[in-house]
Amino acid sequence: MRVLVVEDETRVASAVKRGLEAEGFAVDVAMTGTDGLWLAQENDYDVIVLDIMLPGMNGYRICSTLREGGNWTPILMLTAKDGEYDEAEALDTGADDYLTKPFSYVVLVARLRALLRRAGRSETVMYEAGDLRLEPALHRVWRGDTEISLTAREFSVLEYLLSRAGDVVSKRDILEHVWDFDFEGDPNIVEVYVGRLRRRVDEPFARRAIETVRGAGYRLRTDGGR
Amino acid sequence: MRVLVVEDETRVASAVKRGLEAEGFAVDVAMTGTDGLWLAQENDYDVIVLDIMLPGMNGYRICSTLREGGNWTPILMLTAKDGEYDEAEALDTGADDYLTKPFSYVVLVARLRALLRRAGRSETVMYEAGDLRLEPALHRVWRGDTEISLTAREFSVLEYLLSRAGDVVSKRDILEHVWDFDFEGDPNIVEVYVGRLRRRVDEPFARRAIETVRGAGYRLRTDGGR
DNA sequence: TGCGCGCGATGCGTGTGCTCGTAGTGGAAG
DNA sequence: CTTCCACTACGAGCACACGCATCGCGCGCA
Repeated sequence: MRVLVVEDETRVASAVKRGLEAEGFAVDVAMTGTDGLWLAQENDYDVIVLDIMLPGMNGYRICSTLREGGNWTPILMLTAKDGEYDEAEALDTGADDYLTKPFSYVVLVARLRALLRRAGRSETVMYEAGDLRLEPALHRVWRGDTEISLTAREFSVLEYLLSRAGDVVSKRDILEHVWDFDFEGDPNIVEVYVGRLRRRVDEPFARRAIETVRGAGYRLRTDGGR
Repeated sequence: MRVLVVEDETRVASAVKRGLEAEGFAVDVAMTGTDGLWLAQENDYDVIVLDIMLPGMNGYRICSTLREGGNWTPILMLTAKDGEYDEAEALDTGADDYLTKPFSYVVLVARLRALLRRAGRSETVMYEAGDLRLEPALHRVWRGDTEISLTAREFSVLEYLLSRAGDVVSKRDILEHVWDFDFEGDPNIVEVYVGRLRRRVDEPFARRAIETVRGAGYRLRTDGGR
């Protein structure tokens, strides 16, 4: 699955690239509008993530240029909500979906999946670790046969941990992927949410799927904590 | 089922394309009148959606050209209600039905289904989830054996939820599919209508088919809420 | 045929419960 | 003993649900 990311903010671009690659996407990044257009025309991507504010050539022009050339690759446009540019205009120029900044990585992935699904290019995804099961599209989680209800944020954290099951995931990673890219609050919030998750998915079932790796982060056991 | 959409407003075109593809139609889009006529003549579509105001060649001329050439593919014409062009003229030139802009996606689909049904090219579609049943063509809804009467808007929302039964559907999705493409009111209206639907299809039967997924959207249970 | 009245559909404003994030303290590991 | 993590309590903000005003349409009557 090939993805082109056209984004000049290095921080966002690299976080997205790392994350998508970890999920098995092949990611190209363009830091300028002209580069982005060039890459999009020269290669056959499955989906394009396109920032609007770009040096060289803005996202609208890239988008409409591609469409005029008969290129109908699904495009997800990133819009700032400062009013200067808006979503309607994004769709007008031929984008398939939009996302307002700031956004978090997991939301981006969810939207990409939806786009790919609509384009008929992807199969339904499901995460599994032992008897712990999570379906992103359905927004549902099970331990064995019993369903667990989680809040949106709890769900996102668990989804990310599951997407990297077996790995040690640093708190910084979690923060960068689950929270908005411009979140600047207390990193302690990650610990709070891991705690809440344990209380919901581990304790009632006498398991310990989420392990603490002191000084490094957390690891979700691939056997679900048996 | 093949559909040709001739429409120059990218926003409308891509929204229609996405939606129809999600329902299993094969959709071609033409952005100019000349392209549209060309595609319509070269391919055998099951139905054609045709905007009137088009760059290159307007919808009337495309329509009458096709009819003169012996092409009787059902045509649904899109008219703006500014009075410059009108519906009578659309039908005169050989269109089978018309729709005034702005329109919402579900209305478009309903009309297309009606056209296909009249042309004898489509099987009756029916949505089912547990004992909840909806027939788009008849515009009727049942819970078990008792019929439920809904307003147009309520029906549209339920139809869309049923078309994606089991999935979490975001409020934004519902808004974009059920309301006019240019609706810019309070998104809160979605919550209002979900509430009304519950009062009509859930509460009287002590069911809960429509679940709230806080922070994500709504989900229609595939078992109808048993 | 034209005007007026009533009802139903639609969408907006407002209240409330829940979620989220912060701060602070207690505890365990190294 | 120090550092890092777990847990709790609480306040602010938001997502959601509910009642109400408005708009438009259809029916009835003149």
